[in-house]
Amino acid sequence: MLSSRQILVLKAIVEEYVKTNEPVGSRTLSKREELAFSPATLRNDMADLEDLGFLEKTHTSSGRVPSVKGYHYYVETLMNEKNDVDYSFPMIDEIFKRQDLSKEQAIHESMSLVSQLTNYASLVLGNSATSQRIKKLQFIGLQENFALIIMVTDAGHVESKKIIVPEGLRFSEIEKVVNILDEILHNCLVSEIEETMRSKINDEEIMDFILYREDLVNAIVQAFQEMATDKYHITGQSNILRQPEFQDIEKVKDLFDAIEKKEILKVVKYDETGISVRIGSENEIRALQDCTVITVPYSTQSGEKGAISIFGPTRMEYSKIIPLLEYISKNINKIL
Amino acid sequence: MLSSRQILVLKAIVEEYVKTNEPVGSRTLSKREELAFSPATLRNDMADLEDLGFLEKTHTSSGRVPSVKGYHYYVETLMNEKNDVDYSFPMIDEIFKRQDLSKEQAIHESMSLVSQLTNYASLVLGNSATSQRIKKLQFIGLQENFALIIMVTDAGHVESKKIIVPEGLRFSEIEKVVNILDEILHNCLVSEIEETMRSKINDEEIMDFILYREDLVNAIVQAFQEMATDKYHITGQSNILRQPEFQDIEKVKDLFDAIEKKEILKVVKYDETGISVRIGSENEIRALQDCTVITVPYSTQSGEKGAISIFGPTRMEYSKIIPLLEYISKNINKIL
DNA sequence: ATTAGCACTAAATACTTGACAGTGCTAATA
DNA sequence: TATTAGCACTGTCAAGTATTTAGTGCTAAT
Repeated sequence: MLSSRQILVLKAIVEEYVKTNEPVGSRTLSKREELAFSPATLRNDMADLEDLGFLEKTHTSSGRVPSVKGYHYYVETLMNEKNDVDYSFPMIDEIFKRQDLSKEQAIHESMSLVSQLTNYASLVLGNSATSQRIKKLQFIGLQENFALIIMVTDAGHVESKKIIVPEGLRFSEIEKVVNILDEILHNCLVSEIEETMRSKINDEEIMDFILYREDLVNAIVQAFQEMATDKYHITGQSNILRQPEFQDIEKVKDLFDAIEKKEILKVVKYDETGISVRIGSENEIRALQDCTVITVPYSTQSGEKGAISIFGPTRMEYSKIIPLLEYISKNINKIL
Repeated sequence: MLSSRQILVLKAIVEEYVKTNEPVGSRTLSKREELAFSPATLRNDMADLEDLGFLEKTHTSSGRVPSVKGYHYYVETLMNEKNDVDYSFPMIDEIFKRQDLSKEQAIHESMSLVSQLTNYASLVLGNSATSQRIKKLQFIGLQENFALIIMVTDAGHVESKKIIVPEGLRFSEIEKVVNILDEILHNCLVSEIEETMRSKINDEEIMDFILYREDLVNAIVQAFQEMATDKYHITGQSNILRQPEFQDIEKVKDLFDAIEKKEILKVVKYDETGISVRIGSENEIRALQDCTVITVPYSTQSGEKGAISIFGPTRMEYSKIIPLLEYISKNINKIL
């Protein structure tokens, strides 16, 4: 459907535009080796590509800029992953080799590196405990009326909940409840806590007590829920201000607002099939209408699942960032 | 030293400038009730105030703007705390009354509210465990070679450290070390852990073991250190972009960089004597040269100490924000 | 002590102009 | 038939020039 020269033109325009952030004109193109035709010829191809929806103009007499469709075509079929990112792989290896970093820290560090190298913002989503199992539930009395419940999963995730012990209730009583819960919930999937509690509690006496102390049990359940919510971390927020497309305070404000209000999490939903590239208007939230979000899922040997994402302008160095993310994801899958 | 009219002039200029963000001219001033003099008269006072360092000009023929000295004089002796913030006190009360919020969450929520009301960024510093005492140290074995050490303080702060158990070492051995440490460190101030360890470990056998397993002990000590580092939280970062003085991307980038790199913590050092107002060049870091940072310390009944801060342009609504912060701090001191 | 009046100033705004980098189209060419 | 040269046309940008505006300081009058 596209002539081989048209393909070359599209590829060249994406690459040129990504590099310079200037609409690409026919004269510029004809200077490239692989496009040694006259500007007039290339203009014809460009007009065709525009008709087909791969290119856009910023105004009547400007050069061309890739459209969303154009970028997608580039990412999916034209792009040859540049080997000029190879040099950064050892830096990533280095991070994953460090013994003083926890897994989370290592992922975080490597994404921070990517953010520095590319000036895009990065997000690490993960550490969700839903697929982990309860290992231990423990009660610790502190002062007078003040105690702590600690929960530990098999993957080493720790969550704690401070509670104020209601008047007229002794520590030992609460401890008893916690111990019972500990027994009932041992090895239970975090995501299945509520069901398990409902089905396993047959003993009437306990049931009575738990119902009686509903507030207490609720506090514990709340802590479980916190455990199950996705933890995430953003790096390089300020790097993105280096991008020429983020010189407009309004845009920046919208983006940072979305980050602060956690709206940003809506667009990093991922399935496990692999990399997802969402360009411009494909992103649900308004603040990201001019952004591309690339998300790559990962899973660790211990069974934790998560994703790493990059946020940048649609004019993104796809051929650089995609291999980088995939390399990191692969590295995560390997550790521990 | 200042005539009573000069004082009125200074006060009016600060208030007018804070409101409009425009240099204030003599004509504008003379429209105010309390300054029913001719512009020429006021010009003389303004010139005097400039000579004394309370005012500045942006260019030869512009109106006047308060200097750092001028703002300070205003904050310390001129300002009458407006009662137009009273209306927001009940909103704060409301937050502190909510049962579903932990203390940290309540502080956070209330500062978030302040940030929304004022469009400045806010920071909550606190929860530092240095002044807390070790309540419990516990070892939990997870899988094969993978274990967890949990530390709890008397104030209910929990810190955990995952460790990989070195080849050839049994869980029980590590557990023994942790139990010994638990005994030694019980009730020990977090800030004094290292000394205590040094002085209390006389038993040669234990000492040998600890030296032998230096890496393990180091891991634990590292976790203690993490415990002692100040925890902080920033809200309303993006609100600050509404301020006209933050329309310059370079400035924004510098500020957000400082936040991301945690440099910002340098300027919220506080003593316990009370409110601190640092204006413009008084702030150590470059990114805050045009900002005012107001910090108010707090302490809770359970003995935790921290501070709440507000970041905004030097042109800040001092008379609004200061009572707000003091009110919140007072509220924190009351709870639990 | 206060004020009116006036010459002066820097900044902001609007307008004009010319250069520039591109386009699409038509006619000539290999 | 595919390519190219040539040309009229278009939107953007930067520089230069007036014009307006909101303020000042100073002097002389009240």
